[in-house]
Amino acid sequence: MGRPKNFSREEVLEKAMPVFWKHGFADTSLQDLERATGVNKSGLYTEFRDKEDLFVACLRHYLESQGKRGLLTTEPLGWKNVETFLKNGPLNKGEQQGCFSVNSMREFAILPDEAYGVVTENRALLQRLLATNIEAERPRMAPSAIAEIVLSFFSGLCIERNLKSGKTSSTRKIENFMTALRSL
Amino acid sequence: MGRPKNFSREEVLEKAMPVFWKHGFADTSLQDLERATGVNKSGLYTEFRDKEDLFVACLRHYLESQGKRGLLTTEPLGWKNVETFLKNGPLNKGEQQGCFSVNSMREFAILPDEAYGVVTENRALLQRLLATNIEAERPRMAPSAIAEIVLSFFSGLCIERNLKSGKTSSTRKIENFMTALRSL
DNA sequence: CCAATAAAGAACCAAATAGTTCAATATTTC
DNA sequence: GAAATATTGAACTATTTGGTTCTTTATTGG
Repeated sequence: MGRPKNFSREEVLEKAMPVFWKHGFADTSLQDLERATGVNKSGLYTEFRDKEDLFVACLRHYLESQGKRGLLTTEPLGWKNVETFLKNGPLNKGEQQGCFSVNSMREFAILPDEAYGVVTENRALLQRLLATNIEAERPRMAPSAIAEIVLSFFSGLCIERNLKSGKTSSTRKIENFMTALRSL
Repeated sequence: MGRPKNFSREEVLEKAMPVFWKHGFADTSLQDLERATGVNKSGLYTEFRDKEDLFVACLRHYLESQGKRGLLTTEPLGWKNVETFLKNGPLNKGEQQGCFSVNSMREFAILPDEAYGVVTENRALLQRLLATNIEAERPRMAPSAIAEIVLSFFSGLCIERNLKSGKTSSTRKIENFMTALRSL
């Protein structure tokens, strides 16, 4: 039956993702990707059409894995979920910082249209999830309006991860923000 | 006395800035900069050390021109200034979108250390200005804490400018956010 | 062993990259 | 016109880029 593959698409994505995550699209070379994945250039080209294709695949993979964390679907729905989302949403493990998706927004000008679609779809989903959680708390202001604010604040937190600032200060800031929300 | 220069450092910065603003550092080539400024490569190299040097100079120039707008120093200080800052801070004229400074945060990994310093210094200044305006309104929560929140929200607004979304929805969002702030 | 499949690696390509140097040319003041 | 300065354009490195193709070498099932 022929020689079996010794790398899976998943493995490649898992290893390529952090590179794009940290360096973005323009500043990531094929050599970087070879090094990171341990897969030869020819191997990458048999699995993916080109660099753009691989990038979008990584982005999709990232968003799926984020969705699986279920930060906004844990029962009971409410402010607590929103707070957890803000605190633990933007990862900070080692090299990659902030949110891969938010980071990518800066590069839309040079990214394939597909990337734009993937990101906006996910943002729409996030906003629905946020609104559902907020609705459970019966605030006076419209839940979707509050959800919009939360998403912008979240986006801000994500890019601020590129700054070297303590986690404690970020946590305190989020808690203050939540105080404001709960009064709505 | 010799031939006088027919381009000033200022003019070059004014024309090079939008290019970096839109495309970032990695995706801007010297050719792009030649085209945009109308100044020959050799000319650019007599005025600036290298691409990094020119980038940082553009960033400085941007922040100075932003400061001159005085959005946060108009009397009387207060919520109104904060609202104006959020609404009119991130520019949207033509190609360049959002805030050049916030955009740059995504690229710190490949930018000279100087860029990091310039950005963080300016953020510290912004936060002081915000806090002063907030203090004038005598809120219950600490003004500096509120200022932190505003700055994060602002950063979020900036990168969201990379999305094609109506200005009206952004205005409404800001107004809702201000409602929340005023209750603090 | 044989057929089938996969991977590795090398050898390419054309284009673009940042960066440097230098001679030619232009424009000013005196 | 002469001296001083500015600007341009060309020539030139050396490296990297994304992308392609082909041969060689593994590794499997039957």
